[in-house]
Amino acid sequence: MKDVAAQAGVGLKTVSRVVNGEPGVTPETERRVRAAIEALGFRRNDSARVLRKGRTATVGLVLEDLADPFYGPLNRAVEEVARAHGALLINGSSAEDPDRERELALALCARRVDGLIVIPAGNDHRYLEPEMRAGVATVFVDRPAGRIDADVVLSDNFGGARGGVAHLIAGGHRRIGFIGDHPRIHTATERLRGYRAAMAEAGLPVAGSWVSLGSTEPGRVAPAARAMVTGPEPVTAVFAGNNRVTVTVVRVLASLRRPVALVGFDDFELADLLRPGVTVVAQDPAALGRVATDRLFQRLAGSVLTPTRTELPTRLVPRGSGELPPAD
Amino acid sequence: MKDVAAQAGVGLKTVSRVVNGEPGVTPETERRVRAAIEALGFRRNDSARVLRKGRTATVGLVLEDLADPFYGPLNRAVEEVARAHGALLINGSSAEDPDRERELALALCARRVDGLIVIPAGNDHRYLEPEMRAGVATVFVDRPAGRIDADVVLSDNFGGARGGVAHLIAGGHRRIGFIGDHPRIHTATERLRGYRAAMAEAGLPVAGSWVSLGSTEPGRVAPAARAMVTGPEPVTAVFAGNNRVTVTVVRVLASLRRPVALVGFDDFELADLLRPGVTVVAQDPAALGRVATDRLFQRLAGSVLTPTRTELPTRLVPRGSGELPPAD
DNA sequence: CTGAAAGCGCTTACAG
DNA sequence: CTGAAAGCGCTTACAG
Repeated sequence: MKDVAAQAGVGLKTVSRVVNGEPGVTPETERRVRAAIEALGFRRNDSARVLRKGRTATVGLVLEDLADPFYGPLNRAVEEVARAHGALLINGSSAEDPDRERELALALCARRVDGLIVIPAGNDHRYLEPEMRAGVATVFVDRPAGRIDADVVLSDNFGGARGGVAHLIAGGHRRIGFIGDHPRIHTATERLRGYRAAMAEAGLPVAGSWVSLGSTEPGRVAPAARAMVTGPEPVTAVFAGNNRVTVTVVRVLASLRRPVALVGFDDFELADLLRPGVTVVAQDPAALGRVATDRLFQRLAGSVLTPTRTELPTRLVPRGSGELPPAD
Repeated sequence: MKDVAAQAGVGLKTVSRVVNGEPGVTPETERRVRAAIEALGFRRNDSARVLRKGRTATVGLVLEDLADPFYGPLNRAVEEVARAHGALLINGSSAEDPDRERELALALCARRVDGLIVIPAGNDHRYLEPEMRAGVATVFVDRPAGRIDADVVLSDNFGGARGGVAHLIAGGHRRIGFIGDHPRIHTATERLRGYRAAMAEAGLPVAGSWVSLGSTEPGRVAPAARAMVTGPEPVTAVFAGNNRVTVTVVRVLASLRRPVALVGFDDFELADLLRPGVTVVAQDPAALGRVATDRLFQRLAGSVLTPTRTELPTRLVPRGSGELPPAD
């Protein structure tokens, strides 16, 4: 910028004015400055600008896995809202590791993102308190923050699961299994609670062998599903706690002679093309991202004061697998 | 930092030493500095650091759509390589719009990313020449750069398509259709070229009605597919130019009475669960991202000088749909 | 309409 | 082992 000023024979401030489109520059002066910019290939350094201005026009997003299709629409929605506010997006994967989540979130804060959106991997977010006090707007999505009071945007995990299981019960099922994620994950326990509520409301018992929580790796889910449908008290229907579980369960059920009903939490591409189509409790991941980022910018604008909790509805999408009658 | 120095009764440089773990500080001095950091809630401002050091430890990634499952693994692979080099990732979607690609890429350069990975939407990247001259390491992925000489990492689109079509021909098909993306997209024309090469090598004619290029919207692809399988010279097999086309074609073929064979470019989740399983020419999107980012850091390390073109192999995955015999 | 000075929060190069 | 000064490339607040 100094070079441009010298070449154009003007002061630094005048170059700054031209670059930022501020008023108060003669057309002739502006022309000279622009010519110098062109000749020298000048490109404004936003890092310096940021240092002086305070705000970075950047939003940080910590999610579980950039490669997970479930988070794609959420990621894109955050980007779009940020873009509408002139902000760029820095994101990264926690890989479901609380330490990595922390490391990444703090690295983003050190870059002075204006706001931070976190899909928590850990259960203790007190490490973010100093950052939040220092003015980093922070919103948690998909799972609530641990041990701090903060904005959070969730799906109705409890209600969605309860509705999905009630749908199976209404179809005549009395022995229904639940296969879900690790119990340390909030969504997993909420959905399990929904399952238990629906069973209890129908006066149905839940055998211990009908509930299986743990890793969503096919290597764990497949045997669990097989045991449930072939054990001494075989279930006639399975409720799958999330999309990865659902996919594995579909594979297991496809290999059975006897039809077993299935409802899965989370929608996924091609669910309607399978035979039977897979009935799901659908969330709206794009809406999660959109609502969370809107909240973030409201906070940055100073219009939100106390932390709020927003719960987005889910939607039951019947496609066939959840409407299969009990095999017995 | 000034406040910390004052509180600890030391100089600025000593605080800097402690914060950066540099040697040459008495344990006692370090203790005092750390106590002051704790008390004041000091957090180093990386923007200032960046301004002084020159490098930002940031990689920019411009892709088509953060929500597209095809780019998820690529995105994650770029992140992992960047992370291994201590760099963060800023990314964004071009939405297949050349102007938006340009705007985003230049915004990333203004933030002084050390390197830029671009999945091109446009065909003219001369706008990046000043940036590249100024030292921004740039690598193009999936499609080559337009009108500039730059590193590029591609899949073997031509060879993959040729192999997929040859597979159909080997299965006895003689009338094969091709449904692909817009002809302005490099991958689309390369794959079409592969299709034509395979047909020519087998001495097979290609009727004009067997080739359809354009938007990958279901609203365009579905009628095109229907016309191809029901026209006066109906095809007995379809080669789908990418994953989005494949999915729509699967839907169309599922509604037919007569079986039509299908091979699709790009693998996708659950392709093996459909009936029949969908035979695909698989790329390795994670490898594209990994190789490109490795190249980027080689360039930053100064060990790459001339632009290189890397082509990654594809893999034919037979699952049933590509092995259906001709219906007639 | 224009510009000189100070400062954003760090690091570099140097001196003690 | 420690620190004062200069500077990274901008913008702010002010004066002319």
